[in-house]
Amino acid sequence: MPELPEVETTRRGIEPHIRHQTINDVVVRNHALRWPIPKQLRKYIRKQQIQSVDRRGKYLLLGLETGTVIIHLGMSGSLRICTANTVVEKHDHVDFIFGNKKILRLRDPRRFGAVLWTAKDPAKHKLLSSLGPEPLEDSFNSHYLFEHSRKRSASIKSLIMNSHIVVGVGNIYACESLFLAGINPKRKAGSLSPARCEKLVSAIKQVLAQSITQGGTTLRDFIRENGEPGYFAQRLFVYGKTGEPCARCGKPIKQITQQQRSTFYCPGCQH
DNA sequence: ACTTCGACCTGTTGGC
DNA sequence: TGCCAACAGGTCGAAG
Repeated sequence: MPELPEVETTRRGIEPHIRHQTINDVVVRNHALRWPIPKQLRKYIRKQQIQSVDRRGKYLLLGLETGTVIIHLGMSGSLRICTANTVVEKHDHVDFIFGNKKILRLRDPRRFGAVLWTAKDPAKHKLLSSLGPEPLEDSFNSHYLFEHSRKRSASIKSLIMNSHIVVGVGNIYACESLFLAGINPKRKAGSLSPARCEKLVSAIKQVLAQSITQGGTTLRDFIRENGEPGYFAQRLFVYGKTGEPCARCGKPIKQITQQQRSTFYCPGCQH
């Protein structure tokens, strides 16, 4: 479910509620996420204050006094700010209960998400240490993309969805960025000119930044910390638009499969 | 070093 | 209306 804009929307939503708060208790109802939630999580983090709420790629990082809670929302995860009265539903796996009585509640029906603990610098954690640059930072630029796409036979779509190349670009925003840049998702990454790398980098930054301002994309179950959906779905040009006329050239949007994922693009304006 | 593919899960949808 | 295959916003790790 959540790509970078949804995770960033969640981060911004929860930060004011939990930063500087003390974790009074932790309730884990189901440990079986993608990796087991550490048995000792409660012991590690209870009575500690949240010092920071950061994001690296699609990972949320809760900085405590002695380490960091690493949270990933997988395909179907969401975090909400609740109170003690909020009804616990079927897939509500974890509660972080704070001194101000607020509860940060993780829901994840498919359980592809993760809640992990690290006592060291989180950037050195195995899952984070080999991630590529943040797409909205200057280190992700056309020169970088050009250099890292040389001699790559994989499609440009799979390259920009590769978190070791650049983080945060999932299926929706890969499709939308390639549409804006006029690039066919099947094109071999190594065949992009410097100019087209520049176009693509700009498109990725634009799409992600605009989606963040809309609170992300809600297709089915993404919700913000306050239970509201994101509104970027109204700004999508190709994702989920199979058969509909392209907004630019009128040709029907095509749907294909790449790397076992659906790709949507306009055969008229993407080459 | 790179690419592809299976695996992990539950819930919803679309075609018959 | 009901059944069931196909599919859904991710990504690791094994195999080629």
